[in-house]
Amino acid sequence: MIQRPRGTRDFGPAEMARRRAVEQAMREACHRFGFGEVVTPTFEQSELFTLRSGEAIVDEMYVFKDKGDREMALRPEITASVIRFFVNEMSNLPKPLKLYYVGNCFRYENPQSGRYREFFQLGAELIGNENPETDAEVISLAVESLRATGLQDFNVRIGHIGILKSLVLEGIDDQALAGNVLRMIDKGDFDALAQTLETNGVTGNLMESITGIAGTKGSIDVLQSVDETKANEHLRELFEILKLQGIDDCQLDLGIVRGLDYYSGMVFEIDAPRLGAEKQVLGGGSYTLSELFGGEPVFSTGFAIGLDRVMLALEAEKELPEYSPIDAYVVPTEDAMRKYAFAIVAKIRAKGLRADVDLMRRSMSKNLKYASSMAARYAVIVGKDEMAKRSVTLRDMESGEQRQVPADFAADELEKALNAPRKHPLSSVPQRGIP
RNA sequence: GCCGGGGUGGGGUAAUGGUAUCCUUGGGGACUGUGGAUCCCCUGACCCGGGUUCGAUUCCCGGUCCCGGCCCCA
Repeated sequence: MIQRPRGTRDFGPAEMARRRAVEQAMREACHRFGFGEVVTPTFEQSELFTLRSGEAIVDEMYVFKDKGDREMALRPEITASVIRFFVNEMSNLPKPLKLYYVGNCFRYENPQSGRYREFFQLGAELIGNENPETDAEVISLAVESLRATGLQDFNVRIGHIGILKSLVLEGIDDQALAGNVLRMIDKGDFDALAQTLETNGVTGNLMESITGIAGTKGSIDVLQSVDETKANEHLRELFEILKLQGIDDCQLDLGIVRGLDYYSGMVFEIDAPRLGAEKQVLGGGSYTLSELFGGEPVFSTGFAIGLDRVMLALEAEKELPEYSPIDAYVVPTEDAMRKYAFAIVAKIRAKGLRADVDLMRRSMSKNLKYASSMAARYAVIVGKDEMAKRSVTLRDMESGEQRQVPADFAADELEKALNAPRKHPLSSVPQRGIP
């Protein structure tokens, strides 16, 4: 037996139906915001990712040399590819440029809850500006994408890298030391940070300022406790725009330190408290990556959603609906009726309904049992008596009610009967049986 | 990379130093148009490798995979 690679998963029909419905809900949110889909390669030159994130990430990537001796890597994320695409071929398009993507990513990590070696992300990048409106648009899309899936329990935290960054760069002349300090803040290692500042003779109350800012959390009002800066004004405007769009429960968190290396302005994270250790479902912020890849400096803001974690969070929140791959199952009562069953199923399928027919040459009772186990909404019974009148029997598998209808109108009748209103994107999602 | 807990048919389980229980699913039959029931039959498992032993699914070691946590999280 060949084992599935560590940290990867197989998805059966029931689970895929759920995943696709969630993905579709997010895609539609992107479309409502005017974002267009892009698809980039699953593998890229390793350099694309090391340029963005540093050489150290090679240890956490699937890297390999291709037959032309080129250093390649399975993508560990998709933002870098999108920006490469932008720099290479889309830099002259009118701004702002609104792009989104969905795809699988790979990281060589130790799997645990909500963490896999192959995982799925949906993300968006808004390229063109760094003003609060841009950030608001992206955060708004992030929140709406999650809401569209039906997820309810999640927290939005928004911060700004610029505040800590400028504080450190102003307080420390030595560039290398400043870089180290930023990395230590990134790691949250304040003990080591205090020690480093002391041994390097950094004067004043820089340490206090840093811990003060990193600990600034709560409503936007707590900004008053921080010295007035351009970043403060930016955040105030951002929160105001979000509020006007009905997004008023965001928390300010200046301690967010997402990859200080390349995020330059606003940063934000969303987590689902019902998940375990890996509860962050989304992360994003504004950055200026394009220069790194040889393009003009252009501001962008983006985010990536962990699709797998959203699925886990949804499962933790509510029961998922039953899965049914078919609307109607056509049952011949005897062998002589089998050929007519095919004619009937073809008509139903032509209507756009999901229909199936007995291929196993089973008895009628076994077929009804099968239809039941598939959670088919209707059985279409094709029998001798019915055919004599050019009709079939529609059996509601839930109620057991039956009625005869002309064979030529069976598909129309089914369509009418099945045309129930859909309340929620997930309520139409079938799931059952097959894992 | 580190720590803890686990691997018995497709799924869920029981017992055991002498190769295995039960449930479920799947296939078939009785059943000759509502049996979606009931009854019967069948397929199908001890994660891999080494060690101890007359004999290992069971005990020991290593590996691997799963679950959870740490680190990390672009």
